[in-house]
Amino acid sequence: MSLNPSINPHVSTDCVIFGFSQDTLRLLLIRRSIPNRLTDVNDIHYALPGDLVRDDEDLDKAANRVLSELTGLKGIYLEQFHSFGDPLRVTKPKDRSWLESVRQDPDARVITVAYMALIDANKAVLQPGSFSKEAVWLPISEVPELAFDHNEIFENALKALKEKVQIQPIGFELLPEKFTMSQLQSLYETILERDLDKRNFRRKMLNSGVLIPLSEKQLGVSNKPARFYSFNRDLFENSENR
Amino acid sequence: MSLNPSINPHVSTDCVIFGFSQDTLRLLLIRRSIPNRLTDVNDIHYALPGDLVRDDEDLDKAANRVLSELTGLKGIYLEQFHSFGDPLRVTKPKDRSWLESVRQDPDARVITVAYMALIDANKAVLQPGSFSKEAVWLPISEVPELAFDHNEIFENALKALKEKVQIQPIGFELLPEKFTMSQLQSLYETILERDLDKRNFRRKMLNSGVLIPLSEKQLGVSNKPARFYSFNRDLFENSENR
DNA sequence: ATTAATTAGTGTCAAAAAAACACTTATTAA
DNA sequence: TTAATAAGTGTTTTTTTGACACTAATTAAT
Repeated sequence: MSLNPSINPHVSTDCVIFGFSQDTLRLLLIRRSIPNRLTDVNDIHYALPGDLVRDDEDLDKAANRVLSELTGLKGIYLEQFHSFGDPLRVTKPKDRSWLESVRQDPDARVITVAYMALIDANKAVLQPGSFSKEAVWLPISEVPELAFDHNEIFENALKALKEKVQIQPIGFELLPEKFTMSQLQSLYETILERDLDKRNFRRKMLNSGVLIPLSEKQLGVSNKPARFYSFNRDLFENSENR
Repeated sequence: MSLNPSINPHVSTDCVIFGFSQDTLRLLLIRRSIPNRLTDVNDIHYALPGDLVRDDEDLDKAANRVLSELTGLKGIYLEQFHSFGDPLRVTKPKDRSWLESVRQDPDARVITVAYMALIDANKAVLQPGSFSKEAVWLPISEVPELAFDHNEIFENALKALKEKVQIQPIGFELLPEKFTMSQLQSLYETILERDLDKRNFRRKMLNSGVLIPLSEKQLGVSNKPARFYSFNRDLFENSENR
């Protein structure tokens, strides 16, 4: 069946990788340009980063591999959120050329285990990637038609993120080590798609104890410089399993 | 690889089926007795109900099939909660004889998509099942060592149930059509593993609007008869996607 | 040097939600 | 008639949430 015995042609993992930059929530996508025999013009395909799971790999490990190969980052927030297994999910004619260029067994039915990753978009150094393949950050409002069922997967991830952010302090994963309260609020407003009251937001965050106020402040801004905060990771990791 | 082309030997689904009877949260397990060549006594194995996914089946459909084949019930609460793919999850020696009796390709690495189901334990008519195989309800406090990584899957499901029940009104799925407030409270107390205040519980449930008070009351109890309620399913299904 | 522009930072009151708490009522069994 | 049992009911306190407007610190422009 598979030419490479160390790969399971039936199970893949796809990563919905969120980033936040220029006050915009963004999605990391793979762009491929694929020759189209009919039009003689390259087709542009977008897809979620993903790969087949190797035989010796845990699912989490496969997702981490996809992630670190693409971003050069390790140990970042990554969480499985749903598996997708519609028998027809990889059979759209549009995806045919992509599959042929990417899979040894393009006819295999493959179910995918989807992960959501949150990273500091500025920290990720996108790997040059192989021929005619590159990674791009797109604002979530401008996500184009994606390969396979990846639009559905993305929508699900966004929904999961919205719910999650209201329960657990995971917003920090999208920000740099040091951030201002306004950056944090702006991030939450973007994710939740609604305005939040500044004073109430600050109070809630401060009371939750997950913020460590730093003495450092913004420099070179033409207004009152904001205080930086960092995230109390220890506290969170302990209280997680309460 | 597979002798049966309509089965995907790499993907299975397992169902963590919860029921509630005699004031106890229970788990529906498959019990098999398997001849042991060494001891000449049958070994008893317990496992979560599950099966390989068929090639023409959606994951949800596969889980529903497992569920309805076992309980005779359709349209019951079923939700995917996690997939498990440790490469070694099906390689424990103890599971060998089970696998051999159950799988055409016992050596295949298989990842499993786990579902949580909530059913009225009294409504399920457990199917007689095939030779040396039967389904049993066990209190969750008495769940024995299970096949493969099924203990881990069960623990995860229990945790997910606990979280879910605090957010969405799903407790009803475990009760008969008509139930008393005390039954409902007792169910919640069992799941959450803590006592709840009777008055506060009633108020919250009533205010949430998901309960329809019936005029019918308990008969033949030697104390003040309790009112029956039913669950306002319509309301819930609409507010679900808000 | 003064002023304008900009964003940071701060406290109080009202409303809603959650938590604590004990007695009366309806039924059957003795 | 009494005892036993589980059902049913309100009020007060505490905590959490939501609404709301001004002062402070900095740079840029004049």
